[in-house]
Amino acid sequence: MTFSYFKKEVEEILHLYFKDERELFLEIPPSEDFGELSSTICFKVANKYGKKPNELAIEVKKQLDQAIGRFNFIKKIEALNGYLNFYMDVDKISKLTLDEISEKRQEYGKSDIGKGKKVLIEHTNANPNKALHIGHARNTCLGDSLARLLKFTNHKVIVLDYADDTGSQMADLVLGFTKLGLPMESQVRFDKYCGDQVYVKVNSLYEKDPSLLLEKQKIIKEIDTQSGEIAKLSKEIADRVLKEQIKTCARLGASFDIINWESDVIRFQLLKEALDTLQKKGLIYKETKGSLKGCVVIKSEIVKGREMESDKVLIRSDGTSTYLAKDIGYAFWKLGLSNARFKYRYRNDIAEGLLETSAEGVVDDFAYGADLAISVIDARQTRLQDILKAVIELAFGKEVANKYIHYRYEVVALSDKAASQLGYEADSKVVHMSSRKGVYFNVDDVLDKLKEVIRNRLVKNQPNLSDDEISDLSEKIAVSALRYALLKIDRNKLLIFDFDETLRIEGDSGVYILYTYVRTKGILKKASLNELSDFKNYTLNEMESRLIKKLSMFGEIVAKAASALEPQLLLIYMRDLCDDFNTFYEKYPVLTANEPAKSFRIRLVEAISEVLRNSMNLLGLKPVDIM
RNA sequence: GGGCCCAUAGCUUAGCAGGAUAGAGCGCUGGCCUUCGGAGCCAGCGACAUGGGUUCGAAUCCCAUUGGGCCCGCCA
Repeated sequence: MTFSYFKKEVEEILHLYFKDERELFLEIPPSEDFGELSSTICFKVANKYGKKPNELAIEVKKQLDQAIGRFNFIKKIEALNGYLNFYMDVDKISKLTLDEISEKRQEYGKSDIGKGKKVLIEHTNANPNKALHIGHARNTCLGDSLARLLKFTNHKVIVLDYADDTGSQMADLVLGFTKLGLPMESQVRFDKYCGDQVYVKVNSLYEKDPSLLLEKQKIIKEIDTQSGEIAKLSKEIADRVLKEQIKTCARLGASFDIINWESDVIRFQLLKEALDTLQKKGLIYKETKGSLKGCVVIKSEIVKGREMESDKVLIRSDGTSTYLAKDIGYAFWKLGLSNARFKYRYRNDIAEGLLETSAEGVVDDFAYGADLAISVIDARQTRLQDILKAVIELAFGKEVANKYIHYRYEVVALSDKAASQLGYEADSKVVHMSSRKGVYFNVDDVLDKLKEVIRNRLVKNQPNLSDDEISDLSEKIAVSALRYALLKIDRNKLLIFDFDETLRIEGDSGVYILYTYVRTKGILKKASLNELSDFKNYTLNEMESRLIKKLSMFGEIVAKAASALEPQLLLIYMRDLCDDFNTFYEKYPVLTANEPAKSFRIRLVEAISEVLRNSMNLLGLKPVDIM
């Protein structure tokens, strides 16, 4: 946080000259040669002052130089080609920074930007008919990292999983277990069994025997009415699969507070409430003619940019509701716009303190009515999400609609090489995963494979460790590698998965981050932290200054990543910090240095270690002490 | 046909509310183990899709073109 002291001073001193300018155009310069902060204000306002930018800069510098003595952390001001460059007194900042870090430790970097804000974060949301694949994992890692960041910045965060226990994919499984007589029990995990074997098998049979599709329709109806043995079986399957999915999330380090079952959106009248509201506002109506006769629809022309599309069906002619309709009811609940409430009960059998919606539960309002509702959903659903948001805006205004965030990300696809590893011969460079066709990588399988590679390395490097220790370490390293790989790529970009390419254990990777952290731990283990000498008069070298500056900015980076909802910003910061530390490590000895350098460097390494650990925790990477 | 997203070295990418020399990793070439852990470091090669526009200044903003992905169902 100490960087902000410097920044405040720079703003203050600049205002001495530019009394009436609100924007100071401060930025972090591309090189240390230009100081720690620079302002381009002279370019912007030169005209107003009737001068050329550089003339103005020189004049400003001259005047501000007279005031510089009153400021603690500004060492020097420079006017260069129109820029005003401000140099931080790193020597003064360094002790403050190190003290703050060693005092706050795992609290270092926290801020209050979220104080009093209730935020719902919904992620994963996989259909409960299969094991999670790496596409879901991107969703889970983004959502979980957001949750960690927002908690750290003092938001009141509630994490949700929205599970569709009614969709047609459930009918496929029920069909497989009843009509086709497939066994419910298997040697492999239930989610994997359902997805890899039952679901794929049933879908392949539809082509050969179309009469099965009629059976499927019957099952869908029965599930939809939520009564009878078929519906009960469907729910049982969904429950068992979801339980396994949540285990996979836990393995990735992600946990939930609430499971909201999609069928309960209807059961607890969330849908009805929303439809009533939309009815009253005249936003929906029942179609009386044409191809949508008998459906309750929303006019496409009310949604900007969607004028050319057909109207959207909310209630089908047979009275059942579409996904969009339920999502509207659900969104109204999230934002506190509904009179209906879910009832909840505990599911401690899945995770301690986890709640699920249930007819046997009780009303609990702790998640109802959020200040911000973030739904992590892939980009293919942008259209529906836009309609949903437009509906909220039409019904309640822009301000309310802005509380609803479709946190979009592009899907994970497979490289042709990865696809061929699954026995799928690709005719293009990119192959989209398909649960139906069995073209996907399960998260647990990928982690296991990665873990094996890491284990082999560990056995070689750490011959003295027990099997349990090796196993524990390789698990942590594997999870960190996967999370890093999934968070590293900009969420607007298609992530092309390739085992060798994506899950590197060398270079720019999660493993590199852990390795760097281990290096800091290695030094600290050998250092005697109690016998440090005074380094008040120590003058930092270039690498040390850089590191101190980086450390002093951590809080700002965290706050920025949280408010921009971009965990990737923190990831890049963390990697940069590792790069700088490794350069420092190769160049300067710590334990064998002379005093006071030695004492200073030990404290510096300790601080780097703390900040790296905090960064890793915020991104769900798992720090280890040896590897 | 309409809409959304993407385009930076051979490959994977960072930088994008305009700002100084476009930063990494993989690969390739050549170095660094008597030195705190070589899953590391150092050096070299190598990039802003194309064409316009706005601006003192454009990888960044705007328009067009090209190429790639996605979406447009009484599926979710």
